[in-house]
Amino acid sequence: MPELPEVEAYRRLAERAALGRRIRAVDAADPWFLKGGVGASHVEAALAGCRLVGARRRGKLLLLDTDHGRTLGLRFGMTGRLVVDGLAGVDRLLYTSSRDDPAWDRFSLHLEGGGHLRVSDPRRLGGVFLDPDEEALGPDARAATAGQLARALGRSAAPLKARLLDQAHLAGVGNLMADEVLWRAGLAPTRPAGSLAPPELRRLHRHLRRTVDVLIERGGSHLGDLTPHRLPGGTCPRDGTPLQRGTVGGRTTWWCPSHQR
DNA sequence: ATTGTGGCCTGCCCGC
DNA sequence: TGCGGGCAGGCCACAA
Repeated sequence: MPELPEVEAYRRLAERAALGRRIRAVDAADPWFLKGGVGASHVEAALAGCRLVGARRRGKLLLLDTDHGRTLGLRFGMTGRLVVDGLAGVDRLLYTSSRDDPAWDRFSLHLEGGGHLRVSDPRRLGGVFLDPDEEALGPDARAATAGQLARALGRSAAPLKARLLDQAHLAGVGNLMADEVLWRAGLAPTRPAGSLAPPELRRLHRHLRRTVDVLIERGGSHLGDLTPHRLPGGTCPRDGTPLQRGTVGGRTTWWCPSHQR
């Protein structure tokens, strides 16, 4: 599903294929997809005629800047894809169809030259924002320093995994990546977030950075070393211990009870 | 503020 | 072969 690695792939696609082009028209085909109380006509008026001049990302939020100063924010939920001129940002998403049904197009920009930038989202869990509040998100998980990670965890009594998933404190980590990072770092997802000793915090920071980079390179949040084993009967690929399954932070969680402490 | 829960969305998969 | 129930999780509203 679209976590940080997928959205980074979308960002690179937008940068490569859409930057510098002018928006001829806007098709907000699904009004429900527009968030923040803006209507289709407002979005069209704000974007039509603008040139795309920047493709940024904060966490799972893709930010497309225009030369008129307005910024388009795209969120992909768990099944959203970015497609530019028929080219998809990623080949495959877990938990969703690999088909590209036109009925799933929720929002699109008609670009000069005849192509389109569009969001295809079967489950409609994503959304479109105009000038989104970027500061409502915590620091990006790829760029966060050790100090920022420590501040994101704070003295919280919430489970470590819940805090990593909280986009207001740290932006970009989703369910699969949280399990992967904690598995690599050898930390139990149920640990109180504020209970990490300094060496554990450094370890978590190191593995967070490394995991994000690896998954971006592999091209998806589901391409971790733990992911293939997150199923009934799965065992830890490091030590062979049967994996534990539970709900942590409201999400299905798999971890190794032996080496994750 | 913090923490937890339920609901939204809908394609897909499994068991009958 | 078709059908219905459960499942997936990012995000938000809401409660305590």
